[in-house]
Amino acid sequence: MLTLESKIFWQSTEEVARELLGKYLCRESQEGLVYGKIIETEAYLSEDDPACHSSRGITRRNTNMFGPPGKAYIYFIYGKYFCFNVVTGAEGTGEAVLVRAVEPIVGLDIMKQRRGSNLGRYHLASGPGKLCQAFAIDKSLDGHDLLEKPLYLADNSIEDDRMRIIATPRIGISAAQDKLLRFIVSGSKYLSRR
DNA sequence: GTTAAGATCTGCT
DNA sequence: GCAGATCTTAACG
Repeated sequence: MLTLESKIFWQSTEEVARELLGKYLCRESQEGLVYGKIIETEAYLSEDDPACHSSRGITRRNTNMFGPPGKAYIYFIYGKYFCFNVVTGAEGTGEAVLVRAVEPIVGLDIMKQRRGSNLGRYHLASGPGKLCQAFAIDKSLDGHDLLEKPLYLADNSIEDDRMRIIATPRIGISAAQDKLLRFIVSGSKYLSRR
């Protein structure tokens, strides 16, 4: 496992969203190490994208979205859940990639405990709220540098998997539903939806 | 101060 | 497949 190189973040947001597929999300804590493979992402843009939190300017919630790329943007939603984003674009731009689903690889017992019920592996991190529970991601990590412990992105240079990536409309939004900005590893059993 | 909506999930039908 | 939970956030007055 190698920590990602920071240059990965200096591409367009759509490219980063594609690039993150197949990479690893790692979380260290007192309970132990947990990680999994990212298999579903969504891009949120600053131009012509009313579904993006930054579309109406900078607010208390989205401040970190306007910060430098490679940091976390984490927010609370629906009274219960957190969503985890990777900030993209130069400082002041206001773009990000939402990580929607992860294939659990290591630490499944810890994830089950955090999720609070006896769930099978396909349901541990198959959605933005679920993966934040499984990885113990909350507001305290908002703005965290994603090349540093305890929450970081990594690559596995040994692995050679050919994945087919397809683009679909984003999930759960009411604006800009026509844009194909959701990227998934086709055929994965760990997606939030097909 | 008040209100409406939300990048969701779970449980029930 | 669908309704309800749940409460922060942001917009408005």
